[in-house]
Amino acid sequence: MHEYRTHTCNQLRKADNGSTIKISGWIHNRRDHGGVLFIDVRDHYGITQVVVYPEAPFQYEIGHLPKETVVSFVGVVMLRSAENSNPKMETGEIEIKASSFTILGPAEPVPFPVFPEEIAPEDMRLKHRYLDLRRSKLHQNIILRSKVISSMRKRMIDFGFTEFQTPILTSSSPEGARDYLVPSRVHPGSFYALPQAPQQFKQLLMCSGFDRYFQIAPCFRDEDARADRSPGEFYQLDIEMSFVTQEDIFKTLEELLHGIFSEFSTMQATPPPFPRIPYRQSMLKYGCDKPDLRIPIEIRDVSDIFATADFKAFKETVESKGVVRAIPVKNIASQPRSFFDKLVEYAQSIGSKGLAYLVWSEEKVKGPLAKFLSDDNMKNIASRCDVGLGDVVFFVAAQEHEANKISGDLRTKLGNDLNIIDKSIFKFCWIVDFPMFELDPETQKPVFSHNPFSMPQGGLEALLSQDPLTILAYQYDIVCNGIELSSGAIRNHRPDVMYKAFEIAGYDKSVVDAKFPALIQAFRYGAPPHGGIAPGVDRIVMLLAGEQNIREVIAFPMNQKAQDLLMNAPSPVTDKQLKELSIRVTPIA
RNA sequence: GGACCGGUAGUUCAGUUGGUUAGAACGCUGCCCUGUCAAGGCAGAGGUCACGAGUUCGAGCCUCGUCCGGUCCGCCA
Repeated sequence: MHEYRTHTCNQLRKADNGSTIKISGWIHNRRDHGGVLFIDVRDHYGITQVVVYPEAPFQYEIGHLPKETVVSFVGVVMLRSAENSNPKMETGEIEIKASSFTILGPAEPVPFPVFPEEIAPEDMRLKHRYLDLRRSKLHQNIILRSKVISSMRKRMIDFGFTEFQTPILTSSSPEGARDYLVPSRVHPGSFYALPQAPQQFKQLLMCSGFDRYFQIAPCFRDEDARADRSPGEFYQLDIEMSFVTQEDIFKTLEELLHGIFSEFSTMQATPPPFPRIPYRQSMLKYGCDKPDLRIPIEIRDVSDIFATADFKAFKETVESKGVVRAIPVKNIASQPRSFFDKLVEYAQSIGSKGLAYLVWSEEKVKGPLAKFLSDDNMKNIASRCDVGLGDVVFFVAAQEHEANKISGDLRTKLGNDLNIIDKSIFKFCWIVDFPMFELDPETQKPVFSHNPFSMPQGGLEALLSQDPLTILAYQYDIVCNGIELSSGAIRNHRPDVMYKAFEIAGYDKSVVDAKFPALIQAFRYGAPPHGGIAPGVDRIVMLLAGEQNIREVIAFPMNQKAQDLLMNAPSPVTDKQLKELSIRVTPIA
């Protein structure tokens, strides 16, 4: 017989009745009936019930081992009677009558229970992550992650992509997030940087003619964490394709994402093609560039109506180049007064001066705004917002940027509070037509609004002839249920267009040459038109696992302060190490 | 860097207007129990109420400060 096991804990079935077997695993749970003693033994695969009768000389010992001790049992597979079967367990129709046991890995009492699964403090979970990872939910999340990545890889290869590895020790890029720096021993005073993304490498690979690149790529950014943003490091399914238009990339990603989400979830995912929403339209209708399309509310602009209406506060806002936005909500006219009061309070807490609203009730249109508006105004609003009896429209007046944010936050809050979000679907969309440039609020000069490497729509001609602020980029985001999975772009692969774009953003040729020497040189020797995208693996798994926090799908995540509580990183190093690196640590006053 | 919420037993939490000895469940220890599967029953151990100062006759509760944690804003080309 094998030293440790003949079967896993999720292998034995009715057909094995009578076999003498050996299983090993953790003591998951124990039920001591005085006479008969039940032990649930757990391994990676599942749970099997072991029964120990009073005749067994080791009954007392096994009944008093701490839970989570690793043991191995030899015994005979017995059928359970119908009333003693457990339909909730895959092995629930059998049990093992133990004839001997061995302690393989003694255990001390655990600091928090592996079973039943309770929510332990997160710092303790992270400190004892090996225990936390035994919990079924987390264990399954990590398995799901592995399967999702494996499926991504298979699908990409089936699509004709080639997988690459790009350097982890690379150079600091002056744009974007803060870099993690690694000192060089051989070159005192010089530093490597960990890649924020393999952006330039994948573009260089296109210049090398590889045509279709992908990588399950680790990315490093020294920025603060969020619930959906792990600090320090994360993984992207990094993709780049040559001789493609934006639509070609969309088509590939739609097939990939719809395939993955359909494979790993029973929830319905948007079938291709995903809706394409221009950036400006998204900012208006949803107040943000990562809309949760499950919320059945669309914001409308009503600035023109209030420009002529007799409500001073809104009229003045419009006259000072602000906007008035309407948030129509169906069937909430009967909500109690407190509902509206709380919403007004919330609006003020996120920076709105107030929150006016109109209620289409039985007799007439009511609400704080009603007395200032003519019947015509009301009619126009109702038709613009597509509301009628029983509906309510909220109004936000502010400068455009602020109005977008406030109305978008209100839309999300209304969606959550009114419980009108369909939690059983994945709603995908593309946000397209991001502006190439925007005005720097301080200098009032154009700066790159998102990605300086994106190709401007209209190419060089647009850069030469259009107002920079009207130029759109072949730049896009893929969004699912209000979570941004990735940005992407058709890249600017023409040196002349690149220099011109940077010139508009206030950088001369030498700056481009100095900042991006490899790329700009590569583009000089024949670069194919190319573009790509890089959906976040962690976020995709988070959505598929139904988790609210990205740490629940990462085996060894850092905490919000970018500390690894398990390995105790970051931590000071020895003077010898510092000396080798020509580094002296000095507090900065 | 900023805002908000939180910190009470190993764990999850309750703790009334500031008032006697700070409670429950799970876990742990002991005992009872031969069919449970979140087993059940009885008993027991287990507390610097995050820390410090203040108000008060009296503070888990009120005030201020500090620390720790989470969420959000900034940040994330």
